[in-house]
Amino acid sequence: MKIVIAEKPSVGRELAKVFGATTRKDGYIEGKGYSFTWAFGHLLQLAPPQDYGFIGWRKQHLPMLPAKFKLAIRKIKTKDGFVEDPAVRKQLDTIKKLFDEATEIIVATDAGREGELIFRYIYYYLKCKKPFKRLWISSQTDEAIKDGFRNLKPGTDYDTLFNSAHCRSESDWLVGMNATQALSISAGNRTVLSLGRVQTPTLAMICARFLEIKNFVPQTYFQISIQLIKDEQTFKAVSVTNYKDKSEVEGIFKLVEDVASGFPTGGNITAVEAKPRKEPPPLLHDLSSLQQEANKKKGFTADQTLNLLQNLYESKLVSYPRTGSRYIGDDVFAGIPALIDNFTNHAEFGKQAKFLQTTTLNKRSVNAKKVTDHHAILPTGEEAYGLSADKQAIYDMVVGRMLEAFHQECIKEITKITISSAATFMANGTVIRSAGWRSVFNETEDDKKDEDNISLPKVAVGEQLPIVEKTLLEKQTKPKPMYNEASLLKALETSGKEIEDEELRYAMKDSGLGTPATRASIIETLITREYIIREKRNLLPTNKGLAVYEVVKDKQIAQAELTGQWEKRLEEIRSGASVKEFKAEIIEYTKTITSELLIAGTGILGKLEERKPEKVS
DNA sequence: GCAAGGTC
Repeated sequence: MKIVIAEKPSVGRELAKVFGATTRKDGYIEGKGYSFTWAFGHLLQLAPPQDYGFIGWRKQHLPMLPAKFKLAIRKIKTKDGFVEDPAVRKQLDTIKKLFDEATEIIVATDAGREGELIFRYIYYYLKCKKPFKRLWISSQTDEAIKDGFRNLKPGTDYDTLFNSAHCRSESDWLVGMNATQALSISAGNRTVLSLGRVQTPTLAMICARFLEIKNFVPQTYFQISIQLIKDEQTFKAVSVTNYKDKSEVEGIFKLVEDVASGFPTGGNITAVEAKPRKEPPPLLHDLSSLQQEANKKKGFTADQTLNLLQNLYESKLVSYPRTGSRYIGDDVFAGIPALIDNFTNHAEFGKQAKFLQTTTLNKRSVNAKKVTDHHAILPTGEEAYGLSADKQAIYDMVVGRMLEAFHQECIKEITKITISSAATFMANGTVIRSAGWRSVFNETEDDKKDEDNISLPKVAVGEQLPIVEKTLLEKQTKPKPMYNEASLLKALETSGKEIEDEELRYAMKDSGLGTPATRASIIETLITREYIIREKRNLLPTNKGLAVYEVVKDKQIAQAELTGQWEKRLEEIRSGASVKEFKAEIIEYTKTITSELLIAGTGILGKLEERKPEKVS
């Protein structure tokens, strides 16, 4: 019997289906000489400190450096504390039985670093010695699966990938467990002060933004706004210069030739620029972009969106949700026209689905090279009925985005009119000539103000138009906004660097903080630790969070770059570099951060009250 | 009691 092991049940079932294996057993599917089984993500984790004899949180245990790490069955939290997850225990027993009977083991966990680790931890935990082969595919279509099985690789080809995964795992344990205990112990051991490679830089970003806003000193500046009239249509223009000096702007303001002041000569049109702008459709959704949209449109937290999506996935209504790719391959694209046919009767989008049947589909989201473990989120085409309002909302975002992504460009006409009258003024107008993909949700750009979406009258250079009204505007510079879940998720994708360009940001995703599957839980962890709170839609630090930030802000553990440095080394290990050297460096760093925190933590004893920080005026 | 990673 050949045993195939997948990362999750959905993939195991899919593989069985392609082979025509249909006998459903408890925890696997049998047929055609194969058994298809699966894990549920990581079944095993590195054992906690107490399993190495580090009982209680004590300074003399630090730094904890196990000579050899142990694996333990994944735990779940119950009212009696943490216990082995019985479902995991049972599945491991099933896998063990199958491995014992196996003539051949085929590894079909996801094609990536963690997928490799999920299998290897099971394999070593069960002390299995049989050789194994690796299925390496990035698309789950029948053809891709069959092709993958014809080209199975020797399991040992992925030993270096396992090494890099193993290093990632143990390094996170060493740094996280030791730093957490060191800070908690030195701060009096009254509360858990957790630290980690991902959570601490995330906390640092939230705290730094909060303090930046709190310390922001607004600057006053002035603008002049005028209303002009042409063919009975009035339109607004604003001075190009922001004036800092009040008497200067008042002097200029008087000279603006408006009708009411008795100077009706008005404004001279000095330039008119009108050009079309093409806006390509947005890319399909990955988990993070969908979490951001759901947070903006519905106020859902990242965690809520993930749960709703998981639910839709389990009901077979959407494809795998924890994807970091916003692309599909050509094989999946081949099925898109048929998929769109399923939505021609959709209450909201039916008309656009019908339209797409008549036109060439946009292929911006089609790029097999940018599909990693999983492709972008798509509806499956199964009929959806009786969904809760929240689930329906998420489902519609998936369907709507699919229709947008394959739709036509939106063509706008951008008009800029330059006017001279004591100062230089500019009027901006945008007219949508062809809505294209924007007709799906029928929305204008969400970040831009409505007043920019106005049409301007036809004017020509040299014309003089009456100015019917002028206003002196006193304005203040504004700080950046507080992070909310949407902006934090976006910032995590690029480790806090602000990159507006969608494609460039996408290219940086490998150096982001956390992964699509873990970002929601990072936010929840910071809330559980009472480091941050949700206030309306914003994420604000507590005094406890700020106190921890003060202690660690200049240390490596609070820098997003730490992940980037690790990733570089892990990639070298994957291509064959020595593991020893990296491990030695991590142990050195563990010793350093532990001793630093044992000293620095004593200073925050009095600052841990869990009330909110004072309001920012 | 504690990390980050994956998923029911």
